[in-house]
Amino acid sequence: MTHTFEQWCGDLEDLLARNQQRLTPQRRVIAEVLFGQDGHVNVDELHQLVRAKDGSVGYATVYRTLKLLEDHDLVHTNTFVDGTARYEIAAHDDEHHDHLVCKDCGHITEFENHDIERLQEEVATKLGFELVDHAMVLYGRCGRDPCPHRDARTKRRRG
Amino acid sequence: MTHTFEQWCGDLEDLLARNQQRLTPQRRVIAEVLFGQDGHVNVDELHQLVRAKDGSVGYATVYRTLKLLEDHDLVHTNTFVDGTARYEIAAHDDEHHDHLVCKDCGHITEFENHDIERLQEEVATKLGFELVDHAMVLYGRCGRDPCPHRDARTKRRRG
DNA sequence: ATCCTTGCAAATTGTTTGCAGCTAG
DNA sequence: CTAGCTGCAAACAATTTGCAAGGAT
Repeated sequence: MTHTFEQWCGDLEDLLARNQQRLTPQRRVIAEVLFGQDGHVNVDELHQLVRAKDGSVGYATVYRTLKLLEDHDLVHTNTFVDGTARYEIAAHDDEHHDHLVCKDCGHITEFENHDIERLQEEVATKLGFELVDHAMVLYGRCGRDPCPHRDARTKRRRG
Repeated sequence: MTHTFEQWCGDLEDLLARNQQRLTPQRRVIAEVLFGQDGHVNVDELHQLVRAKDGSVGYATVYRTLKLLEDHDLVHTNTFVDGTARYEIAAHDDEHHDHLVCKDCGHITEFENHDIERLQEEVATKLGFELVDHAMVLYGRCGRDPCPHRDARTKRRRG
């Protein structure tokens, strides 16, 4: 990755300041946990991790902070399989990844594919749209028994 | 499309019979409305349309029937933008389409792209998975003002 | 002082479930 | 009769919101 948490946090602070908003301790902790995570945490998990660092942070604040970060495009929301949203720090540069979810164990693998992205652009253009975003999730099965991802926690391949 | 509603309904009836289940009037009406729709209705809309034909059908029955149809792969669920699920009759043959949602008005355009699908297979294979399903939604803006899709109801290009 | 922010609890929303009555075989 | 099926209302789960108190500028 190209940013350290401190760099990223500074950017966030500036961004907030520009809107008369503040980087409160709570927001900082939430961002920190999110940044440290491999991504794909849901609110419950996030809240628990946050409370481990600061026991006073409320559920609502987690939600509000996530929304705040999302509004500033610093966090990306994904709703994979169950109805519950999962969050990850948005790509810092222009990189973008998509997800493959294991139907057997729910393990999430990330991947990049520029050919697909190019075709998506092409499709949108052909239909008269400017592509502004996309969501793509592949669902697969590894076919091995036991599933090698079982009990594996989401691991993020970075840098 | 390759099936008329009656054909499709016959298949459904057989399918249900095989599981000691019945094609009740309520289920028939729900299926009929769904079949006649251009797709992408949410439960609320569907329920209203159904009640126009049979005022006694309850909300729960709509949900239960949708789940039933989905379990039999006759209906496909999509959760586009808001948290609410939208439903459409599943592809009758091997055709499959994806969606492009207009960020301005929510209008849903369908498209097919076999190149993308091939690449998705490729990605999954390369990662050691058998691709069993995928969800892909493109979000776009047409850039024209007023948005030509505004107030347009979802239109499905069929046969 | 002003206004952003917070934690809590209550409210909302989308969906599921328990149950008594109904219906088809 | 014995299932499956229905409508209703209550239950649930995820998320949002109102509000009084706290904190920064």
